[in-house]
Amino acid sequence: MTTAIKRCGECPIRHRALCARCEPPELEELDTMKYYRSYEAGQTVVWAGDRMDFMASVVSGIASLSQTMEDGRTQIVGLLLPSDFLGRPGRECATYDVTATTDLVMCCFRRKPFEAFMARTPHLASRMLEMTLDELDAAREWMLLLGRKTAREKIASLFVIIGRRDAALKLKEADGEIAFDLPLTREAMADYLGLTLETVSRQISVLKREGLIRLEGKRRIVIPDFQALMAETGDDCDGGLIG
Amino acid sequence: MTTAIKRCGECPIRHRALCARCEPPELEELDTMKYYRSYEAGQTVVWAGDRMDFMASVVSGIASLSQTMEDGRTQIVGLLLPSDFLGRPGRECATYDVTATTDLVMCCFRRKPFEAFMARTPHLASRMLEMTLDELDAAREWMLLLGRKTAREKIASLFVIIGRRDAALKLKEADGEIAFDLPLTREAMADYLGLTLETVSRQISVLKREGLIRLEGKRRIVIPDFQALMAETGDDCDGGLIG
DNA sequence: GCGCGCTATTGATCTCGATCAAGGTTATCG
DNA sequence: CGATAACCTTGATCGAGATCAATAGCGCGC
Repeated sequence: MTTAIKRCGECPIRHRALCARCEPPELEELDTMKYYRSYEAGQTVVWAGDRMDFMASVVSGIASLSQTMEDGRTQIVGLLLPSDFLGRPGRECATYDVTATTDLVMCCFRRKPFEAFMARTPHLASRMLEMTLDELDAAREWMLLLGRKTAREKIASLFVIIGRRDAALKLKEADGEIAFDLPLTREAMADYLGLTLETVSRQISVLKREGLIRLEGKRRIVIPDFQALMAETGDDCDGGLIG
Repeated sequence: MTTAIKRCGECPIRHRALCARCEPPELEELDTMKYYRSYEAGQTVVWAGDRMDFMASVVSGIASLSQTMEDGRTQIVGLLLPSDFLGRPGRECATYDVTATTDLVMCCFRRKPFEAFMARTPHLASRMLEMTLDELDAAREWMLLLGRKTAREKIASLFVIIGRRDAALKLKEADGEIAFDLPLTREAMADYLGLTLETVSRQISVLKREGLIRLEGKRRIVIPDFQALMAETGDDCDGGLIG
């Protein structure tokens, strides 16, 4: 049992999610197809349509999945945070542009062996299903944001989601002061929220002026009253904090 | 082999997708947990948060998944067409409001036995993963539409997607004339596209005036030149028609 | 220190889609 | 057939966010 944890400790945090339920002999097999890749902030991991001979799990940093129209309009359709998975079984080509938003380390698995391994490891297959369903829920939550929320609500929602994830990792109470470094430029935020970077900047200024957030430098966000910010997202928030 | 097809023929079209790869003895087991439910257009199948003791596959008709904010703003986050699946393994409560958009028949499976069956039927589990990944791709395509497309592009995209699916089912060539009955009211289209119903109506009128579509009655859409309409979606469309 | 490139802020103006409002069409049912 | 209700269309106006433009801060190499 400690064996399992120790092995997977090479891929910190929740990459463990991928293999925590596997037995040691299976883990050894996973190790044979595993290697690491690093990217600098701004580098492209793959372009949509490129052949992708690996699947990967994010170890540290953030990657974004995006789609761009011919005239340059782009929409970020997903962020990959540590422990998130990239690549789809049975598909050889990337569906989206994948870009390192911050410096990024990924734990990669060669496609063929990984797929074969998955086919005979039910734990892993069901874990993949679970992760995919979570991503689907996240995408649908984002559809509500993109289709129906105001610019102000979009910014508040983004900060609440990042702040919540951050607080969860640090096991902090959610009603104290929460602070985090924004891992996105104004432009990336705009592309994620379906806004322009000017609107993002303006709405951040508004929230700051109203005391709902503070800025420390350009990138660090402090949320003095998490509940108050949540009230600006337009979401029902009677439920639990981690949803 | 004919046995399999015959059995699953009870659930027409691609519900077969769910069990086509299963062996006859397994299919018999599936049958023991199977029953049908019908809903009239407009009826609610479940509300978000309700306990849901079944999973289901759409046999005929269309269901919509939607989220509504306190002030009434609504976003449809997915349509379930025949063969699509409703319900998530391991989750007892509905995440979204599910509404019958047209008259609807679903093939339901009691949750517990179905989950147990899935756990020991790798075919089914991997089929579920595949379907979920497809839904995720569809959701992400929709995120681009919601975040970055104009009203005109949104309408054109909707018609192209419905027309394409329809043409695929009928095995028709995609460059002839395509016609289909719109299964959605203007309001439902608006909620799906992140618009108001007035804007939907106006943009349909514009496309009609320009000869890109024709209306037969209020609900039947005829696309005389599919390629021309596709050019209005803003999408890259050099690739294959079915993507 | 200075210039350069990148990122962010702020202002002025415009535009697309929302909103408010008034009819029109179609189906159903007595 | 006429009444009612649901759905759709069209017009007038408004406003949130886009667009265009100028300026400001910041890090980095020389």
